[in-house]
Amino acid sequence: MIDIRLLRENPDYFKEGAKKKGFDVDIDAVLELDAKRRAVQASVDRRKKELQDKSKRMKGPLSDDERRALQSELKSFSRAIKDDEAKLRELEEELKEKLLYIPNPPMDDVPVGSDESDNVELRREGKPPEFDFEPLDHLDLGLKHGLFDIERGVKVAGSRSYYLKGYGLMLENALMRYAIDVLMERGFTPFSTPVIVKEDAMIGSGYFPVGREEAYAIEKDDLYLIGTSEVTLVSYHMGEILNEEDLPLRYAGYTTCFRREAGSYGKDVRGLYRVHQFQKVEQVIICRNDEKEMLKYHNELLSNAEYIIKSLGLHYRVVEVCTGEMGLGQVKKHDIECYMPGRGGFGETHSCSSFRDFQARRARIRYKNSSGKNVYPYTLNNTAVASPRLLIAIIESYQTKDGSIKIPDVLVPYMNGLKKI
RNA sequence: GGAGAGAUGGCUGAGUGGUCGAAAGCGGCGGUCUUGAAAACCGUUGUCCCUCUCGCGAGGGACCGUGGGUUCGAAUCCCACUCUCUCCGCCA
Repeated sequence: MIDIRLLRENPDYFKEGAKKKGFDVDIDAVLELDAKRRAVQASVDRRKKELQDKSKRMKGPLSDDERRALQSELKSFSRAIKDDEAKLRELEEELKEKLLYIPNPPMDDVPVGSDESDNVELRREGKPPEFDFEPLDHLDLGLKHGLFDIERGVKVAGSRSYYLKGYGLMLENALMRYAIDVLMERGFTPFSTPVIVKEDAMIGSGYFPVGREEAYAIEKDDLYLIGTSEVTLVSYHMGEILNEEDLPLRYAGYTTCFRREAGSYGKDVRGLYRVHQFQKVEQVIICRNDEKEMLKYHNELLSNAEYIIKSLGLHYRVVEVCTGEMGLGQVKKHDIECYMPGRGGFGETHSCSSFRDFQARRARIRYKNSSGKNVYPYTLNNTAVASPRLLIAIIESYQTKDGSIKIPDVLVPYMNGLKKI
């Protein structure tokens, strides 16, 4: 949610922001609605005061006739105010709904662009694996070692579904547990969270109403499956007033994630790259309302992820995401893409986003600052590890000539000492 | 799933038609006292919106789970919903 006051002061900033991000919204219509709402509110407030003052006379000494006359006068006055109050509520609802669609303008230094091709590669780290044999892709490797079963996944659950089994499951578990340990060491509190949530949590974290199509809905109960634990970690403090001295809050969520992948038919259909259900450890930071701090933590989230990938020995690149590829609320975003030999290129495994106060406003999370004012904190998040996507990069990169898969050193302890599959 | 109880400010908890944004206690903040701290005492302490003002601020409205209703007037009466708790049943 954007700040309506800022919108009033500087509509062009928001118009330009929406344009850069490629969202089509009618800012002027919102401003008009806002002006109307304020006018009606002023009038209602004034007449309510008048009604209250006149109502007080009912208590005083009056003759029966006077009382009856006053009562009927007030009755019609009260009715009229109620009508306008209903109108005011309608306007408020309408305005609130419209505001949910207005994008948070990106930071000024974000590269302007319309799609992936306009993203800017910042750096590459590590080295691509070299093979003196014909490497297999993760599908063949998985089949060979019985790490997963896609065919039966599809039989049971439909397209983009899979079973992980045997060492496939072990490896996923190892990866998750490793990421949690790294983050705990870095001051994050690990969470297992609900994966089925109310609409409020989806709106609060900015995934609804734009993006509604991406979520699985349990209509019977008005509940939704989360696509990331960012939803539940941000909503954790929904409606609360935090203590400034507790900030920044560092949370790590380990959950299953669900995505409908609507609108990506025919895209990445081979293997485990794009699936409806996956495991993820997500990092979330809630910090003070300060852009410098936000950027500092943005880099912290990025470097946590990079540390994990680097220690896994993977080749990757960091990409600054252009305006056209950003979501509604993000003001800055970096993707990390890991090298996947089977794709012959990089595939997105991590996404690091800063929101300023966009999510906090929606989720009504505040804290009292040093001058005693309630302000909205800033929120940020980044993937720590996501499986099976990261599994693809690992098993494809770590395959050896004899057909086995080496376990990355840092995961060996989590595999009970197993060094290769 | 069945039966019952309840939802009030940061927390506990009073309040059953106007003088209630709401007692009291706790907590928080400021002060007195003290070498310092504790204790004690005094004071202070909700959120949102609107209008005016460059600003400090001033004025007004709303908010007692949510939504509706009755009434000149609702925390208080009525209806619906949601949630929480207790007991029973079922269950990983």
